[in-house]
Amino acid sequence: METETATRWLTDEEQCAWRTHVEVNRMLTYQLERDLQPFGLTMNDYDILVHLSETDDHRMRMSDLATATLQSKSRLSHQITRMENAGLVRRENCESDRRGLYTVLTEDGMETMRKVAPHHVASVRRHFVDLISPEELDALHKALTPIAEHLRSQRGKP
Amino acid sequence: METETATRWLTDEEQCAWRTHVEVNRMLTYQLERDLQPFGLTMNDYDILVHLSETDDHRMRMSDLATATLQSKSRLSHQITRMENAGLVRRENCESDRRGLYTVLTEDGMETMRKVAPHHVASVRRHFVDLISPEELDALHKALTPIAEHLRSQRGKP
DNA sequence: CCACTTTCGTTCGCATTTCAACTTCTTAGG
DNA sequence: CCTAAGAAGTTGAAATGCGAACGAAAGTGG
Repeated sequence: METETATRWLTDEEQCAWRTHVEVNRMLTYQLERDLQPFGLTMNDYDILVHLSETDDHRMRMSDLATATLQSKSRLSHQITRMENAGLVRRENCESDRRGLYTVLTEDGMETMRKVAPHHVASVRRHFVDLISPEELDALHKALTPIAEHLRSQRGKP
Repeated sequence: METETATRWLTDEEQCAWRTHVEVNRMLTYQLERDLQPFGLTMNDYDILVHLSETDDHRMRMSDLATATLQSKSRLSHQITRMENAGLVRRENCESDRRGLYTVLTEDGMETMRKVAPHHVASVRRHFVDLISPEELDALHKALTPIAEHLRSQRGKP
């Protein structure tokens, strides 16, 4: 009885596309991180600031923030401690659920966002958005959407 | 005198595409890493094995490997030490440049590759390649190519 | 009201990554 | 030849990251 199925290796085109994708991701991460360094922020810091600044009251529950930023609770906890020490955010108790905590953006954190955001956007443009046509960007988006959906549905499965 | 140029924020389409791209990268990395775990390998391990197995003599200079895998020398050095302890690779002196070292794939390492590669390819297919049409994949590739070129040219600049 | 299970967030132990020396060897200039 | 500059790798300590175990607080079913 045949249990082994012949491996469907990637075709040249597939392999090439795949490798480019991986390569772009790594180099892009590297560059964006690099461009944020002068401001003393990492992408992780920045991402958290963005999420917080986009809520009405500039606060988010730890769990939600962990989910939104795709990191473990443990990692987020450490991360928030660091950002708290840096004065960017502070923790605040949640009245309705006394197990819970809010991460709240401080005025300093908001100020940092206002200062850094333009540079980050410029960085994203310089290394990504402005390098391709709107049509290509759209094609990229369309291609990635089903993948994003699939991956979201996979999160935290066996 | 005006030194500030008004920030060109991302349009909705740009922002959406950008965020999807970032999100896909993070989730994809997570999934691939996850799928490799049962074999006791990380993506980093695997990537190194791939590079080595693709050279004729299954060996590469540390520096070249560091460049190829986009990591610092220090990181690679630690990484290779771990892989050496796991029996996947070994270090070998370089005769032409006595500062230099080769990382050489062991038979064990090669065997591991043969065993793991099919699963990894399946993983790449399941979470990426097979989720979109060849046309979309091609569009993706075409869109990413200029970005990859730009980023390569930026590596290690001021 | 009382167990039982689940959720929230932190902490601990351990692995990985970074950063800044440091050693050894090569190369270039005089 | 000799010295200074640079390149190849390593090292150790500090920062960061992850999974498991944990305590506290909610929710749930009898």
